[in-house]
Amino acid sequence: MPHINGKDGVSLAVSTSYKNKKVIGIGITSELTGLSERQIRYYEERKLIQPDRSKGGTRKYSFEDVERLVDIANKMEDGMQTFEIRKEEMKQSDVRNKMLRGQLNAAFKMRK
Amino acid sequence: MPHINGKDGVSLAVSTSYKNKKVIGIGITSELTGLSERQIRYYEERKLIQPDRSKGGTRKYSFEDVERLVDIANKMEDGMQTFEIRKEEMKQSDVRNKMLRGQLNAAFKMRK
DNA sequence: CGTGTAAGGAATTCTGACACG
DNA sequence: CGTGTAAGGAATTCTGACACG
Repeated sequence: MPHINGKDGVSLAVSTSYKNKKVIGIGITSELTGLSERQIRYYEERKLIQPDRSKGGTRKYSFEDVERLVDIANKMEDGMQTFEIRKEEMKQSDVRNKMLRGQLNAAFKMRK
Repeated sequence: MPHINGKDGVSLAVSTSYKNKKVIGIGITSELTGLSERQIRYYEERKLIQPDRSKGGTRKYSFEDVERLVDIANKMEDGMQTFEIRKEEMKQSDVRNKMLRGQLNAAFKMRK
């Protein structure tokens, strides 16, 4: 089970459904997103996505990754640059983590 | 959008979420199910599952297929033979279709 | 019947580079 | 900066067959 560890020592189990399983090859991912394999690999190089790797080294994406890629594609169309998208994505997950941590702290305090 | 067509002329849209998308290669499917690729291909030969094919001919499975394979694996362990499993699976989907058709008819009649 | 395996070939994917702009 | 492409190689998958039982 994957966990997010807060610096306060509190850990949070994250749901790992079909959506988050990295099982899709780059070919299918390309079909699903409409992006070329070249584009997908480049966005990885620019740290916008992080697929898993098989033992042999082939990339594996999740449906969540596919969604993120479509989102990235839209932002690219809007003239946004990869580093801007990266910042935005990181900001998003940062917000999400803070929200989760906040709720956790709140719940924890209530138990005392 | 995929549809099921009843002989009564009524058609039913089927939800096509992540679970039903055939996007997983046989290697990952093997890992997810614990079955060998040989076993998976054999169960296909015996009509227990029907993966999609890429243009090049490689098999693509859905998470639903993965679940079905695990189910098949359990039945095989119980000494069931492939033709028995096939019958059971067909009976299941038959029941499911009848239930759906029944509900559809009921809903349709209420509108008159 | 169900499954392992070696065999030869085709499809898929990988990396690093050159190109254009 | 973002993306296409040709290049050479490695990883993945395919089929038909032989084997065992």
